[in-house]
Amino acid sequence: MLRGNTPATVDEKGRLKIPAAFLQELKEHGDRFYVTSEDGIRARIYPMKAWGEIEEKLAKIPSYNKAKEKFLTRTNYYGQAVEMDGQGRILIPSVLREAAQIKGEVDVLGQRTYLEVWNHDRFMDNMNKNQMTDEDRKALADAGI
Amino acid sequence: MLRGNTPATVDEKGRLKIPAAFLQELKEHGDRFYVTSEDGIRARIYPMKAWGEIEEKLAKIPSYNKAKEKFLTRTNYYGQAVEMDGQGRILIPSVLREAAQIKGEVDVLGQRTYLEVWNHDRFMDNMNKNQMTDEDRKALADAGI
DNA sequence: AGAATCGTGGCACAAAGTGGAACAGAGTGG
DNA sequence: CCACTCTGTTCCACTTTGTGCCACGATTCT
Repeated sequence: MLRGNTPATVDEKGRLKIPAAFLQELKEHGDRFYVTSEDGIRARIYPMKAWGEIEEKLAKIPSYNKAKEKFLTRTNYYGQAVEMDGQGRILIPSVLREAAQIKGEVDVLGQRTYLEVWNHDRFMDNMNKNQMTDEDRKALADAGI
Repeated sequence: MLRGNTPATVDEKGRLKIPAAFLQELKEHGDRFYVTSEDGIRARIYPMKAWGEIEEKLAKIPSYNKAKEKFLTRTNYYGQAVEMDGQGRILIPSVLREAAQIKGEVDVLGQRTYLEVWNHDRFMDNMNKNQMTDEDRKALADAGI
């Protein structure tokens, strides 16, 4: 289970070093990944196997389904299969690098089965724009958290 | 059951020695922890098992729920899985160390199933700003306290 | 007072992260 | 078809951060 955050930097060549905290668990599923995004705002790094499961689920949805079509259009546009290099780095495809501003300071977040990569400033903006309200706190408390 | 407060210090490397008062009970749940925060003001140290229970509760809430999303964004951002070392110390992740000012003098409070860590000065400020009101006293009295 | 426990700090080693340089390959234009 | 450029890749070296270990000092209990 991937969780938590590790700040990292992406160099000029667009390479991202997979933080050690995630590395071991990721490598259990091989060193091939599918790097993509459904919105171009942040990047997602799926172990090939995890992406395969998504594809299977998609296969069960009728192909004329609009949501499916849009999802596939986007993930296809931003996506690329990549391999980790000997030093545990991954090259973020340039289309996605550009769209999601994956350069310089980034945050790498564990999301159960895949990693999410954000431009650090963009992530902070996003978080600050969505402040927790008392209402939110109440909702969580009601759920026993 | 964890309760009470123990002042402690965090060394330059960001390591917090778990006060002996809490150590024994914590170790019953293993030596893996999830250190995070939902606001970046204070840190929380959950035994991995206790955090797992929170994740289970979250799993029952629909994923489009705003409160859940905000909670997860924050706990993920500040969070990191850590292990206790042989001397009973825990490394506070640098993101959180920075945000919650976990360095130098801190207070470690037992909160039933997890520990809460505050920068000492911040804790005092916070307490002074939140004086007990008659209303509070009444609410407690109504609960039979 | 002596022994034991706990907390604190320092030091040295190990691991992780970062950046640069050189090389390879694909694509582009003459 | 060849040369040039650009992008990605491999490799190496340096810096930073984290970890393990040990010792000292304080406190408490006997």
